[in-house]
Amino acid sequence: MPTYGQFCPVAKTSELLCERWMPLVLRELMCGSARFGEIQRGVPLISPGLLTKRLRQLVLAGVAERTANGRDITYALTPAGWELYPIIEAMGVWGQRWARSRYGVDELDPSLLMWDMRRMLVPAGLAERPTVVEFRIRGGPPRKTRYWLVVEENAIDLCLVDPQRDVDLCVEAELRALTEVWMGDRTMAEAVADGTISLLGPPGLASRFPVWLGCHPVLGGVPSAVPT
Amino acid sequence: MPTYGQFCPVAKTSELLCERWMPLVLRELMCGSARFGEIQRGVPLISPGLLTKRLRQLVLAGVAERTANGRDITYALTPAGWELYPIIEAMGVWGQRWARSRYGVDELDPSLLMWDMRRMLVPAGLAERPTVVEFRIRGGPPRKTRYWLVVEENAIDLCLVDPQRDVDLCVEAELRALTEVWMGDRTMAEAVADGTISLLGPPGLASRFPVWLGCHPVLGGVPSAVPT
DNA sequence: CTGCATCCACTTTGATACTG
DNA sequence: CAGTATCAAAGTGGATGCAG
Repeated sequence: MPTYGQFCPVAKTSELLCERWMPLVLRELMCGSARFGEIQRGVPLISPGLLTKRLRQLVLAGVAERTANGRDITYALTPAGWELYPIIEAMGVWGQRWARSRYGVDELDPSLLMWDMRRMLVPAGLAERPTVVEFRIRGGPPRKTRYWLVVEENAIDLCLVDPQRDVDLCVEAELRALTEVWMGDRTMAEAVADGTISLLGPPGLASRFPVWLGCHPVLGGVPSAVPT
Repeated sequence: MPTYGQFCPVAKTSELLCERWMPLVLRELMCGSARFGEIQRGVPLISPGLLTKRLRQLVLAGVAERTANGRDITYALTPAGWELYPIIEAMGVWGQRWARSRYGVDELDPSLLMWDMRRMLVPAGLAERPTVVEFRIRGGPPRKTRYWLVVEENAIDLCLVDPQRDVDLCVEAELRALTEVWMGDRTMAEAVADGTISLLGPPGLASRFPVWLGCHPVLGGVPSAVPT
């Protein structure tokens, strides 16, 4: 690991934080991922070897802890790690205000989006009774058009294949529109109004859906500073 | 420049901010450096070519502006650039709390320290009449033992050679002690008490000196979280 | 001296395949 | 699932050169 050779605390923090992928790995840990595979799902383009290395660096820096229960290995932030939250949050805010000028086509990824949304639904405590929400996504890769969120009392699952259960609500959406709603760039109502998203199901469920969905965890509805 | 291929704003900000040296270049711009050479003095280990590249990236990202008046080229942050301040500040705070466990010998650099302090004295509006403060630094590299701050009404100069003027105050200090006081790890009074720093000059001037000196700009006296 | 551009050795990263 | 191994590609550091 390279250093900056300066006593400045900004340099010290940079040595840890400003290596490639590091903020995204931390974002995953802060958003509740604990396992290697969970982190990898949130940062799909990182190579396994590099993720291993980054996690080791975090442990070495006293920012994360690795716990092995048999073959069940989990990672968790230490207090020092949680104090990095303001930095990651500030990075999210800045990106939201200044860098969201049209997501490139390559960056619109249905799997990542669904995994992101699944994560947010957990704290939201979605349903009293089991609920199945189907997503049909247009305008994305042909292999990634259908997802199911199966919400039960204590668990929530993202399925990539039909779980063969009754669907309570079906969300038909353009990938771009769903991403923009998730990122807080547009409201669900706008997207429904112009037809880029449709909510098919009982009116009660459909109207509560946007509330469930919430939006991206580290962004508290941060407004954009650039005209859209 | 590599990207992360994610629509997450944290990823977007990382693409800009989490390249090597970038936070330090931004720190320099935020602390008032405007010229290539000034930035380089604050980040002495970056190579000129890489600094050029980083500055171009900042301009391209709309975070800095390059202004050429004849051969006088200056850089300044745009509004988008200034909004990165909370991130850099939070990085400084975290480093101050968690990463200052003993500066390595290699990181104690008298020139960098003096350049840092000179920068801080400008906003402090040091003196009514011209004042010369001499620094004699022990425990550092043999070539970097003497510095002079020449403070005049509108200008403040850091001299590496004797300016041949009457010295109003002489600061004799261990490099480590002066660095620690500057970083807010210790108070000047403590260092004076244990003899690692001596202030030689008229009592009035000597007593006002710690106030002039202030401490590191992005650190508002942030306390350490690790026992020293 | 400032503000770069270029070249080359070295390190880090990416992509893929493989293991307990 | 949680990594390890491998090798090509890309990024970085450092020296040098050069024009104004």
